Amino acid sequence: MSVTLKQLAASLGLSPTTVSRALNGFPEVNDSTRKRVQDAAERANYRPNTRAKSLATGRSMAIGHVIPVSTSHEIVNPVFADFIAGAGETYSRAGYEMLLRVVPDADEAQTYRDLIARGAVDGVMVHGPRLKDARVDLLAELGIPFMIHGRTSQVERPYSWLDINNQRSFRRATQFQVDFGHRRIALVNGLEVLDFAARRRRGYLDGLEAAGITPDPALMRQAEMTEPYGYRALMDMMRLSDPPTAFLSSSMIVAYGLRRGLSDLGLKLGRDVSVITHDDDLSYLPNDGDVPMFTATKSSVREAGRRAARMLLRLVEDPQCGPLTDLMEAALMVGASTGPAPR
Amino acid sequence: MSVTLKQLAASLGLSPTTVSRALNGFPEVNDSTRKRVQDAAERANYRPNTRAKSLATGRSMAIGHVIPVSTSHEIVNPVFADFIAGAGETYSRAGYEMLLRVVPDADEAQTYRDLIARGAVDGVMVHGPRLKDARVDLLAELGIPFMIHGRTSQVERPYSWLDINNQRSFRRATQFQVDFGHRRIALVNGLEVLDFAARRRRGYLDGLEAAGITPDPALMRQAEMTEPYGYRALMDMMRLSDPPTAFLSSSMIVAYGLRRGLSDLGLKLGRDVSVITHDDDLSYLPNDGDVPMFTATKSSVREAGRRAARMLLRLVEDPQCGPLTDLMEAALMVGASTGPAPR
DNA sequence: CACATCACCCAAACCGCTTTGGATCGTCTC
DNA sequence: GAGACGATCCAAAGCGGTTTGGGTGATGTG
Repeated sequence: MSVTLKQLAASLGLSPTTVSRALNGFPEVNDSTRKRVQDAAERANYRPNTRAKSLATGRSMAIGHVIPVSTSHEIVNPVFADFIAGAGETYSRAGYEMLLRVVPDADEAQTYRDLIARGAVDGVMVHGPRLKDARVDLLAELGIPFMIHGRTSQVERPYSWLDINNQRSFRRATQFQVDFGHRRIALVNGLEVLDFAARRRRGYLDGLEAAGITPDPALMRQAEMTEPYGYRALMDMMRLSDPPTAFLSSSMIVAYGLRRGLSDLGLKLGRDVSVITHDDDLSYLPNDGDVPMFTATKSSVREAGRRAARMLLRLVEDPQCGPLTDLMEAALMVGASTGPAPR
Repeated sequence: MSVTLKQLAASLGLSPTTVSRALNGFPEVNDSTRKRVQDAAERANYRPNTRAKSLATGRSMAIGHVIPVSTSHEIVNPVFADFIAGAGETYSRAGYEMLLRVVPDADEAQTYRDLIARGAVDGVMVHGPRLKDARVDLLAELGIPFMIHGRTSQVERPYSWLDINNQRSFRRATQFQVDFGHRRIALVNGLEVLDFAARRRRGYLDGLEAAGITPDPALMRQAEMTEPYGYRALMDMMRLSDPPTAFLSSSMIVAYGLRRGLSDLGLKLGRDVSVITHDDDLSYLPNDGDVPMFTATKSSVREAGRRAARMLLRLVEDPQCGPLTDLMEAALMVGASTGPAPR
């Protein structure tokens, strides 16, 4: 089917050695020969066989992403798609392949072992880290370069990561609400076993504390971030004897739910209730325009994917270049969903 | 780092040949020897090197997915994620690797060529087919097994595909609205260069025709399926002198936009305006419960991914098994968003 | 007891590429 | 004009598996 180096070499009356060197830019080959080889390769649409090449070089030129799916609740985090799109762009440009494995979460550790023992990848990206994530120790012991998208607070061993400053941005969002005179501020969070959600909670609590507000458990929720969850949270909390006047939401989709609840109650977003949401800048959930619908802590997860991939590739090419870290700040973008507390 | 077959063989005082056959279940090896080999392999966490194995066997045991991203509008279709999750499960279980390439859409054809010339994949999955999709001819000529998620109406050459019956389900949805007495029915569609959207439009027109209703261009829209698009479409159309009383929407996210518009206008979903949306059953956009929020043509894109992957693997294992096709019907699930036309 | 038959194991070739360690030949240096 | 040298090219040995084509010794057959 495809042309091989040997065939190409034979058709040129050259040895495979020379053809290989000609194509890989080695100096010890005559310029005119190189030209001849390149032209022939072009014409024959020759590409070195990936498997043969990586077997010979010992580098697989592939990065592994393991996506765990829990058998119970089959939720696939929507940010995966954009992060992966960003990372994928970077890999393609750098000549790396992206290898995806979708496995039941119970098999995750075994999957990393397998991937590495088979020599299928040169590095791996870790998604959705928990508060105390066992994957860091596992991968460190397996001795493969890896990057974490996010962090894992309760692990002391150093590791490479890229994260957004969740704590800071949620503290700022809280303060923003406080500055508007709000005292009853609710947090509608993601699952707090996940590190990002735990940090957001900390930021929220920091903000309250700085304002001298005692946190109220009735105003804090955590769950998987769906629209109905946002709706339910809002409806439940507004029914409290002392309902919140402001909300922090962990995702656009949850914020949609909040908005629906408000509208069902005949309340106006930004006037009766002030909402700030985190916005991952997913392309199909745009929150922009002259005045964005939602005031948001905004950070492109796609861009995060691009950056994390670049860092991982650096790590792969020079494992010594030490733990690499990047803390991205989320912008606080003012939209139409926030306003002063009613008095 | 990892153990090799040779090392394993040496440690057992056997030849690589025997170890290979023992592990691959060939008959000409003594049962006790096989046991011994299996135990040793287990203990050493031996896995055959993917690249070496596929070089020797000539099969890469990988499936390629190419995700084109247009440089202009960076939208990543949210159904990709769930489809890929479904397909990925199937691949993992079958011992196949999933290889993802995210490339600028201009490079797409070249990417397929590259993937195949390098022998990187045994088959490819094609996403987001257009009305007349050049990829079918390309892949057929390259001689690699492939499956299309969707169809491409204006291509006559036979090919393998899995699709949902978009035309039928949108005709049914239209009739459902008609049966409720609606005559002004709007279509808020995805981009109609994409085959699925074109078919939905046809189904919609079929439904209108069957009811003797003349289609009104003012009630048909197409665009990328975002929430603001749904909102805009609703607001614009309700401002018409003869506004629609019913809507068909191509995605849950668009339907969210419709709902928001209605609520801004003080209209009630299901009473003042009747909405049916397509629902891909994405895990983070649940539309279920005792009475789902939206009446919907429902079909799990995750399940579609699983099935399409199974079909593709069959095709890879036996390329002669002819074009495989699967037309899934979408269920019409009644929810709270539909009701009789106001009189 | 000679010979065919198994059961079991191994040496070596091969998959397609890279890379090491020469070989060859023209040119330079003194 | 001989030895050194640089410019080019090549044969062959891997990389880590699979697979072909034997070998060897024990068993069965007449």
